[in-house]
Amino acid sequence: MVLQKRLDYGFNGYQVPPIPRATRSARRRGSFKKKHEENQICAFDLLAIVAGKLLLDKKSAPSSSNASADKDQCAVINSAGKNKWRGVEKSLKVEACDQGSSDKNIYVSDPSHVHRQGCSSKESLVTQNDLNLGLASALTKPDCAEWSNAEKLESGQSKNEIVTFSSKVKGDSSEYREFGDCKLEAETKRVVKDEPHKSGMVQSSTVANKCNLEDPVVLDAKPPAPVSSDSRVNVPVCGNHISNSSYPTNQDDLHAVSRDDEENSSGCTHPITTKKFFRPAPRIGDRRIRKFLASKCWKVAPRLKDATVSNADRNLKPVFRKRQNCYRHQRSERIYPFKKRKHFAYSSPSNSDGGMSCQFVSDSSLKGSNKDASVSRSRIHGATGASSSFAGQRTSFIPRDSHVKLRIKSFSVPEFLIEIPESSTVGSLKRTVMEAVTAILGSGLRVGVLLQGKKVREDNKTLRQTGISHNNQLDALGFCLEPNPSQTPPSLSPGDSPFLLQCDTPQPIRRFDMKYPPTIGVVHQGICADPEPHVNSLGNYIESDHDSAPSPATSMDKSSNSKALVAVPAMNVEALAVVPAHQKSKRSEIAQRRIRRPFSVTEVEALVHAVEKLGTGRWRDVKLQAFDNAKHRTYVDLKDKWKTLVHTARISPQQRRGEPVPHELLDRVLTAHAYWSQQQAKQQFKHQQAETCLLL
DNA sequence: TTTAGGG
DNA sequence: CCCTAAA
Repeated sequence: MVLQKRLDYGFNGYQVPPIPRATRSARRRGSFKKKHEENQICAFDLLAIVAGKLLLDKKSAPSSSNASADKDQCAVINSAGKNKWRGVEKSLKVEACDQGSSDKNIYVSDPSHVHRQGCSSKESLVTQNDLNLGLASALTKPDCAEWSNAEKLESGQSKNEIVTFSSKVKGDSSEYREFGDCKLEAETKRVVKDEPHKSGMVQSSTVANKCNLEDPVVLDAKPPAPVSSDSRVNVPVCGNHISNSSYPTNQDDLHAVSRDDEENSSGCTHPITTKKFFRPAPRIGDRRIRKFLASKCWKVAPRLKDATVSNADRNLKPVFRKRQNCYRHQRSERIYPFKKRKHFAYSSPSNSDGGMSCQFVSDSSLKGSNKDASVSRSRIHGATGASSSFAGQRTSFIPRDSHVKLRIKSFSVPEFLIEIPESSTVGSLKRTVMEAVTAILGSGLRVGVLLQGKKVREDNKTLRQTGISHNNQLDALGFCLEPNPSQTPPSLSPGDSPFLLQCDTPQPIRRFDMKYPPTIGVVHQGICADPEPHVNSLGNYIESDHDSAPSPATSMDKSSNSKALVAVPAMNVEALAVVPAHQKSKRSEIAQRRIRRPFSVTEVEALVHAVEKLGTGRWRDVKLQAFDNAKHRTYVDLKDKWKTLVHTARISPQQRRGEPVPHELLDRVLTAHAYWSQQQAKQQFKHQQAETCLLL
């Protein structure tokens, strides 16, 4: 009842990191939502349950979400009472802090912490659409351990879940990291509704800290230990906005507490030094950043965008699935449409002024480690006017409006420093770095232009005047990113060289510093803006942009010279190899789903033709023959497409979607499919016969 | 790496 | 399109 009501009110502001798989599933089949509604409760619900009976009152809920919310607006969703957890009474609160425009996070905290959250009001606030409710763990690690150990024996029903939980904790499934602080496994809504107030209900679902993997969130209402009393915990992994890199994180504090817990808990201790621990840990932060980047609105109120756009994501069920490798490295053929680099990819300044800012306000990025490759050189490639290749080696004649085509393969972010306590988790480190990088990219950077190693300071000179349009400068042109003091992000200290990002919290309670003195670890490395070495992404991107479906006439009949179909043939990728900017280790965990590219009729025709000729079991050949130029079509894609084609051909035209495929083609699909299926059967039959013959 | 098939 | 077992 209560839960239902809460759901009605929405909580569409909470930031449940979408599970990638679920995201895809949701996109793919509309049934997901239904399923979600029927069977799943959202992560926040779970937290709410953990926190006890939430008092949600429609009257006190804001009528609508308004961006003009009070800056200090803060909502505390109070739990009505104590929550029994493993026999220990724990007062929990789910707290939503709406700071108006910046950070909106929800914390599950001990009641004694509520007042230290900087909240001025305690009105219930539940339907802020853009309220970010970061998931904080409701249970302490010991809780998990205890529960896991004890319940395993007691409750046969939850045994499976516990086992699941345990395996997940011990395993290295990326989902755990994805969720950062909080592992949630939702139970069905029905169960929740049945016994909404029963404290034990939580135990049928799974809420767990990710043990040691990320920031442990401590929620401990036990007799406050000397250290835990001030361990106000707010690790809003998901809620904070990257644009605000000064987000307070109390990692050191957190960890100090959790270390205490660790020593007592046996169940889910994870040696921090475990290798697994350092595995790439994709996080919601990254995802958000990616989304952020994709939006191309780095500074344009991303929060609102998130709030509106990603609603669907928020509705995803926070259930972990078996999905171990979702961030495994991708095939090279994949393209990454939402990559940062894309934003840099096509800098094609005309010969007008100010194509690029060349104000070198600070050299500091260069005086540091030279090898940080803060200068990523690019080459002028392409030449003058209509000529698309390097033909313009001559400099004598330059058409009037000749354009300089630039391909900047990568940028390196200037050196910056990060100060972070030793006790911080790797996850927090990543987050910090990510925030720093994002902040830098967002506002603190300028682009510098180097010509033959010299900085081009004259912004007003045309490229031609500078000599950039001449092709004898192929190797000479370089770009670099450098700090832009005029727009230094708040969290960056421009005084230091060149960036110093401190991880201290504005309102730190540093009581643990004595116990766990935060050794300052200075991360000092050239960090690439784009952690993923998509050496080929640009090429693919270009090609894909111009990639037209191979027409059957050419791709099939003239397949010998099918390269001619490539629309942008002159891109000499090799010549463009510029900066070996990416350290190998930087192989990123960021994986992006490929963009959807519906097959055109032309492509379908090519596919059908090829399959007619080659059969259904030789997708590689099909690919080579008919789609060799379409880098974005893998043989798996073709196989899949054939699968769907067969399906499409079998269903009624009314049920088909997308660009209609001519009946004629579909008939051919069916025919070919039948034929090759038969062939396959024959083959198998022959094989079997041969075998039996051999046996006899 | 490819194929085959489930999701 | 994704994921992956199996070849």
